[in-house]
Amino acid sequence: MKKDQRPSYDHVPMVVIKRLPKYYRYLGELVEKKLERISSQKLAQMMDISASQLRQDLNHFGEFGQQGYGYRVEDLYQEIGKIIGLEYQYNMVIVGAGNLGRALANYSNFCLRGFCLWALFDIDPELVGLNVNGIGIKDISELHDFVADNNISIGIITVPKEAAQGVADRLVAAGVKGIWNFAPVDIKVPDSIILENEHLADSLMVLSFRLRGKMG
Amino acid sequence: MKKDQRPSYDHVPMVVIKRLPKYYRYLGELVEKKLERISSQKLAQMMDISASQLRQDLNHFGEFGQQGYGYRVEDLYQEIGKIIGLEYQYNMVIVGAGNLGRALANYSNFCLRGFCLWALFDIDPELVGLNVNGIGIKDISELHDFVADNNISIGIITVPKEAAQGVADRLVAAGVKGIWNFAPVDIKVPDSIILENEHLADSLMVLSFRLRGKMG
DNA sequence: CAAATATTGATATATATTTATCAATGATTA
DNA sequence: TAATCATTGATAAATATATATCAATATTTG
Repeated sequence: MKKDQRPSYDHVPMVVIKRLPKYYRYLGELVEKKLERISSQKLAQMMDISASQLRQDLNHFGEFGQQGYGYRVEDLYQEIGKIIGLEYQYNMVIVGAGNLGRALANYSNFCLRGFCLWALFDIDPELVGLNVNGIGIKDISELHDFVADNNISIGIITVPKEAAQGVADRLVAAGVKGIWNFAPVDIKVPDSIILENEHLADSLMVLSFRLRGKMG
Repeated sequence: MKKDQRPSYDHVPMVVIKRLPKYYRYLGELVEKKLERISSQKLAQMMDISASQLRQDLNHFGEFGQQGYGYRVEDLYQEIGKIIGLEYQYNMVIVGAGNLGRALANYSNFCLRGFCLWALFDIDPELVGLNVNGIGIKDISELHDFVADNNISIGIITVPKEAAQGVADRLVAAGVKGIWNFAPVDIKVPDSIILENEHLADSLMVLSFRLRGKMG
């Protein structure tokens, strides 16, 4: 008998994937409001997208609605959570215990959602040994063993851009499966490693572009 | 005689706009390396996109290249900077002096690039009066007058999601032109206000989705 | 300085994404 | 329970985006 296997959802376009968290967010609010069901029409209106897009997006992953009735809010919320992969626990480390690294470490909500931070790393001896939100800052030399020994699957990079590629290489060598990069540079990783960039300065530039016409 | 007017670049698709910072970043590196010229072919290869896309993107804004020669690196860098709007000074405030707000305040590089932070605001009396990176934390009650009196064009929201919409309303009422929102919620603003969202949790979920197949 | 080469910007083609439509069908109503 | 209504999921059409091609032309070479 074939082992129960998770669907792979290959061929689902990335634009669709990027909308999943938004669906999850809105459904979460509806769950809190104890709403039992909702139509694609109404949900789409709330989210300021088209009902067609909403239904088509969901249909990439299965048939979750009932004709003439709509979607059961709680069920759909759970299903999307599973699709996103939120039933897993992801163990994480942050490399770079500067302001941003420490800010992320303090954002303890992540851990509640299955994204669990176990350590920060830094090269600065002044920082090593300190504690952020109950999480220790270790010397970068300990990175490899810590990642390997503690089943760390995500490495978060919050170092200056000059150091980012080196850190990425070390994280990959140590065995992380994914990298969340906040350094303002495009790092290179093997195809098998999942890379998500958070280029804050880029967003600010997009804001700048869009503001141009409105400036004094 | 018609006043020299900045082009509006309406009808340029948002996907193209979002790539501009990346072009700017790579060209900046080439400028530092004192490279004089580059072809779309080579630059595209460096950036891991197609040469066709690069040329087509640039042609939305003008003709910057020379046939048989390529693009002058320094010129193109400057031009893209202007297109993005980096010759303006944007005055900014942060509302929410928690970890993330303070981390952003500490990231003083922004100010060098024309994005100048003038104050943080918070509701917590414990924080009001403190100083972050030389920038004072003020009481939220002072927000309106400060924004209005100091030609603040960008408001950065780093408060919990429950407070985000209220803060956005106050920023808009006080006269900001754009909002950079880090709260994990979709806030509503008038059409005339430019809104950029930085939904960090959403990115982490996309990472989660893409990691699914690779987990234990 | 003429010929060969490189490279753009424009256009055409292909692909991807979004939106509109509607038959099928379960829910609701009388 | 039969008739009506609401809403999905699928398909088709429209739109947007990316890629390939190539004539035009500036640069480089011999």
